[in-house]
Amino acid sequence: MLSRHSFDSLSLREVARESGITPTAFYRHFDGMDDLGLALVTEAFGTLHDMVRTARGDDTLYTDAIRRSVEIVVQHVREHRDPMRFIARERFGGVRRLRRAIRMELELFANELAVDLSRFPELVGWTRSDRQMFADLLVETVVSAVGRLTGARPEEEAEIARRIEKQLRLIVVGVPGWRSRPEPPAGS
Amino acid sequence: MLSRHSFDSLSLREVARESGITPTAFYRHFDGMDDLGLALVTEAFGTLHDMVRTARGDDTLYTDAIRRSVEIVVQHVREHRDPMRFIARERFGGVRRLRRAIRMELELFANELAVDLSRFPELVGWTRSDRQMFADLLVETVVSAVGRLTGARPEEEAEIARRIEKQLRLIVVGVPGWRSRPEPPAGS
DNA sequence: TGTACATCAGTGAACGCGCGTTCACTGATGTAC
DNA sequence: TGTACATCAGTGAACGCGCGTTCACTGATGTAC
Repeated sequence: MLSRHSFDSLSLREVARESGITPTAFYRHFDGMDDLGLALVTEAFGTLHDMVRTARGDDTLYTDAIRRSVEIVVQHVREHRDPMRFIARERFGGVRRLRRAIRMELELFANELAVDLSRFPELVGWTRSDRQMFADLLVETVVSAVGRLTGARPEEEAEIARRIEKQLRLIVVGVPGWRSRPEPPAGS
Repeated sequence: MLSRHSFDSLSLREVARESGITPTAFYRHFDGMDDLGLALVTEAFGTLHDMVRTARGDDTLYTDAIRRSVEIVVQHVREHRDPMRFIARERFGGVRRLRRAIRMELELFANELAVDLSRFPELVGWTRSDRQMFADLLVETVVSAVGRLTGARPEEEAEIARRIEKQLRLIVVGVPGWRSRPEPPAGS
């Protein structure tokens, strides 16, 4: 249902109807639509965390990190199109609580990634804030691509994947050349 | 109205009420909500094109391009918060025609930017497809930041601006090191 | 092994309400001669 | 300068419909003794 409409415009009765139960029975499972929305966020990020756990156990990740990461993400979108679209769509969507919940989860994600990145020798001299900024840029770029992927026809998929791989590679090429400027003193 | 809800969930009667006219009078101006949505896209991108035209006439842009560009974007979001939020929100939103219209406009934008970028000496050897990919990454990064800006409280604004400036600078640092790989032959 | 009771997912009817769209109509403004 | 007519933005009533939520109720499954 969420492939055609935003969560905001979905009615409780529509959801119940699609699930094959009466509107009254809906209340046995959720307090209302708000509650359902938050459950969907939790579920969607659940599958994402699974993905990361799988990726961590993947030895080929270290020899060709970018290509392999993009492959994993594309594969994940293919297998979990609906939850991924939900995240991309509601991230800036119309329901405040969902936006906030998704933003929080994405921040957690970027934080984890920032920690993972510390192991790369090119990043040892970086400030924590710069590593955070870097992780953030990677997450942001991937989430945008996921948004485009979930809306794309199958034959466009490969092209999007190729482009995002290039973009990530371009970002990473800049890493050795990066010199942090000192943060401006607080209050200035 | 669009600050609290997605366009998809807005009713024609709500819009009429807010405009101080009867639902019937709404039809004097638009065929229906679809039509209004497309008009909003056109209007929102109209102000964006104004912004770019202004920026092109700005001499300081060439001495400190990134800092100045971010300043212009942040200022623009401050002065046109509603149209910018509309774009960020509906880009992956629930109404297909709006999504498509916004995607088209953003592609036009990236194309223009790719042309502008050709003048930078660091980019002369690049293939057209790589320049496109690069322009795309910049647009994508800025649009994501605009989405966050429109949802942020005023005191978070400076922090977001600082981060996006760093991110753009990191991307640009990679430019001299970029070596395009040959495109795989068609059909492979 | 039986029995009594609690829990749980579900039903169906009912409520008042806001919805998109249609209809015939109004009154002000613009235009042709 | 008048007059006739067209255009235009608007009104208000009406239609059938789907909405969220409430209520009292059902029947199957689980649990304590």
